[in-house]
Formats: sequence, structure tokens, C-alpha cells
Amino acid sequence: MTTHDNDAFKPIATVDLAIFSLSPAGLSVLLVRRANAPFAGDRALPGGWVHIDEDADLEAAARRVLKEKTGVETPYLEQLQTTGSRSRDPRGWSISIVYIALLSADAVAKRQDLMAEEAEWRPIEGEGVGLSLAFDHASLLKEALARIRGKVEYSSLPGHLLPVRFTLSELQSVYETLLGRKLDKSAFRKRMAEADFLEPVEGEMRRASNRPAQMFRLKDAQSLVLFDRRI
Amino acid sequence: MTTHDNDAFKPIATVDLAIFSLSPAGLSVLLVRRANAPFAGDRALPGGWVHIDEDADLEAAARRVLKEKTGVETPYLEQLQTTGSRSRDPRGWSISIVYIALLSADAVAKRQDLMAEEAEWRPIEGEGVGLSLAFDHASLLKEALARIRGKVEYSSLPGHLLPVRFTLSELQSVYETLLGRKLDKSAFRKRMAEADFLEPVEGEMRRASNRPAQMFRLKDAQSLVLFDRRI
DNA sequence: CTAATAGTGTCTATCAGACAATATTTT
DNA sequence: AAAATATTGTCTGATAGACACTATTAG
Repeated sequence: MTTHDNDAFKPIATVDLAIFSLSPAGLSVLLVRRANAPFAGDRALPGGWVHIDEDADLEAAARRVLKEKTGVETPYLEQLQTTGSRSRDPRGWSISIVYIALLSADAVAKRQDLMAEEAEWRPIEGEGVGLSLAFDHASLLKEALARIRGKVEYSSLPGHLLPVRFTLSELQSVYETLLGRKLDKSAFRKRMAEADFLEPVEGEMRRASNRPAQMFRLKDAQSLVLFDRRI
Repeated sequence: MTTHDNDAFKPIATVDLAIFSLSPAGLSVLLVRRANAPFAGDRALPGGWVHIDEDADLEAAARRVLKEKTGVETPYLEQLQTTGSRSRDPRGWSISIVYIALLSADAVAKRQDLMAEEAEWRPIEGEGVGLSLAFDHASLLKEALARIRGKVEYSSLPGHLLPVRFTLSELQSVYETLLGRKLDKSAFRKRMAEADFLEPVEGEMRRASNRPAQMFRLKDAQSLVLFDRRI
């Protein structure tokens, strides 16, 4: 490594995650309580330094943080944006690469015991969580929500928040929750069929005395399918 | 600034730009020839270190690089993505925040004298420039092209590549160049009208003995308007 | 008048959205 | 059969795309 670049002039680099799941209260985000200064005691998005001896690349760093906080290893993961300025962290010029992760309801339930102690799910209310967050994390969370809400309109994104197996009615219900409006059942099924990201699985579901529903799973649990048109 | 974080463990942070304009040969990208190792002599996307004493934030760093290379100060500028790994730069673990800039044909012509000596416009062919580029810049350029081509379908993006004043026929022609297909004139004008990002200006354009065309300019030269549907 | 391009109008096949009908199960 | 939900079908108003027509200028 050459030394014409003095390390003292390098910005700080962190990876921060907006980790979402569905709770009974709707869409929720994982927050941690900061143990150390700055912003000790405040809530923040989970994150950490890029470990140049340990992380092969940025996505690996994001997966490491995710596993540390939730125990989950194979979520839907997407880079959102990068912010960097001299003022966002009192310790100096800092860069934050922000990732969005979506956890299936299964993963959340099964890995509850592996969740970091200082982490907690917090329901989304409007454009945030109704709490002030450390650093510029409130603004980062707002951006993440905008990205998610935008993609609901024309992608398979909500499928990543359900359990591995689900019915079309359940999927429609998640779309309706995230969109904040009702959808037509017939049109919804046509759209899902032509988008071609679901596959039927054996087994039925019956919660009451009614016709059982076909169950489906995502063809690819890690990738997003974009629709030709809005839902 | 506290010192519990050792600078030797920080990654390198650079900002790189994919700067596009329209040349007679179509969409072109600005490349520089590297003077120093690594990859000395190779072409690369213009870029540079984040200067923590000089740049207030990442976008300021991008604007600084842009001005140094082209003399242009007010382009359309958009953050594309961030890559970072231990292997992309032989000098060590490095992060590159990539921005896309679109230069109007006016700006390119007027600032030709201000352009950095080592910089040159290179026409796009397929997914790149038909040259091997330094670092992972070929891959970054490919991503930038994918983003641009995707946005042409449903945004005002091509308007940022024209001179400040242009006719609807010229605008349609740019859309057709970038999309690689012909568009219907009537439908195109309906879409532009409802997207509502143009305003008429005085002045005529007449290249031959024909009816003169109304000239237009962007209502906002720095922002993109997204359409409800594809063009 | 002719040539050339700007700009507007019309017609139709297609389709999204609303609504309704049918299917399959438990009690 | 009744109740409940799944799944599929039909009808209609809106519109994207193809095509054609009118407008305005120079020569």
C-alpha cells in the first residue's frame, strides 16, 4: 500500500441498515439503542464500521451487521443510497452506505432468540417511527420508506415480508397495507400471474370453515421482480 | 475528533463520475487518461478522493470533480451507487461513490476550452466504450448506462442532454436515439404535455423551407420528472 | 404550387377496474 | 343447506397506438 494518501484525511466509513418486517402493527423497522457516545442512549439504525480486515466488500459488511443484530443470513438486501458530509457525525467527516433489508415473517419468528439484546422492532408511523434518531438516521429511514413505498406499486417487494409460504389473499393484504388502499381481487391475481414470480406449493390452508386456498412461495427469495405497469 | 478509530483501518473513499453528453455519434461519456499508478495510461471515469477539508459533503465532492474536468457547474447530477471492496483498488480497501451527470449540448460546446486536457468524449457502443477501463470502471459505466436507459422510458431525462432551448421534434429524436426505436409523434406530444416539465419560449427554429417550430426549455434544469406510464 | 416539417385530430383494438358469478370447503 | 372465502368470468369506459389530416413557412 502506498502512503501518499495520509490516513488522517480519510473519512469514516460505516454501513447502516434499515431492516423491515411485518408485525401485527404493520410495517416495522429494527432499531438499536446506542451504548456509546455520540448519541449514547438514543435509538439508531443498526450499523457499524466497515471492517477492512474482515469484510470482503460493502455487501458483506451489511450482511455481517444484519447477522449480528438479527441472526438472519439470507434476506432480501438492497443498497439504498450513500450519504456523507463533514457534519453528520461529530467525530468527523463520515460516510454512511445505507442498505434496506426485508425479513420474512418466518425469519423474524424463528430467530427471535438470536436477536441482539439492544435491538427492538418499532412500527412505522407515517414517515418515521415517532422518535428522534441518532445522526441523520431519521432522514435515512425516511428515504428508505420512500423507496419501499415506491416499489410496492410495481414490484414483488411485499412478497419478501411474508412467511415463506402464503396465499394470494395474504399477499394482496400486504400490498393493501403498504399501499394504504384496497385492490381489486381479480386485477390483483392477473397482475401476479403475469409477473410470474410465484410458484404454487403443495399443501393447503384453512383457518375457518371455508374453501382452502392454494399456497405459493417466491421463485427467488433474494431478488425483486419489477412489473411492466403499476399494480 | 476522538481517536479510538485508527485511521489505518479506514477504507479509501473516492467519488467517480459518469458524465454523459450527446455528440454527433450519439450518447458519449467523458473519460480521462490516468497519469499515475495504478493503471497509469489507462482510461478511467473522472474521479478523485473525497477531500475532507474542502468538500462539505459527497455531492460537493462530485461537483468539484465535475468542474475540474469540464468547467460545468450546474448539471443534472444524480447518485448512482456505491461499490466497495478490498480488491477493486490495489492500494487497499476502497469505496467509490458513483454519480451520473448529464451535460446539455450548450454546456459542452461553450466550455470546450475549460475542459481538462486529459479528458475526452468517447461514444457509447452497446454496454460500454469498447475500451478496457481502470479499476472496476467498466462495470460502473455499465450500471450507469442501465440506469439511464431505464429512466428514458419513463422520465424527462433526455431533456437534460439537449441545448437549453429545443423543439419537440428534437426532443423526440433524442428519446428515439436513446431508446433505439421510433416513437409516434402524436402520442409523444401528448405524453410531454401531461408530464408538464416543459415551457414554451420565444424564438423560432427553421433549418429549411418549412413551418417553424415552437421552442421549449425545461422548467427545472436540475431535476427529473417521472412519468406515470412508459413513454 | 411544391416541398418539407410542425402540429392536431380520429378511429379502433385493447385492457384495467368494477362487479358478479361460480367453486370448494366446514359446520 | 348455510357460511365463508377462493377463484374465475363478464362488461364497460378509458386510452394507447396507428394513421391521417391540416398548418405554416421558403422557394
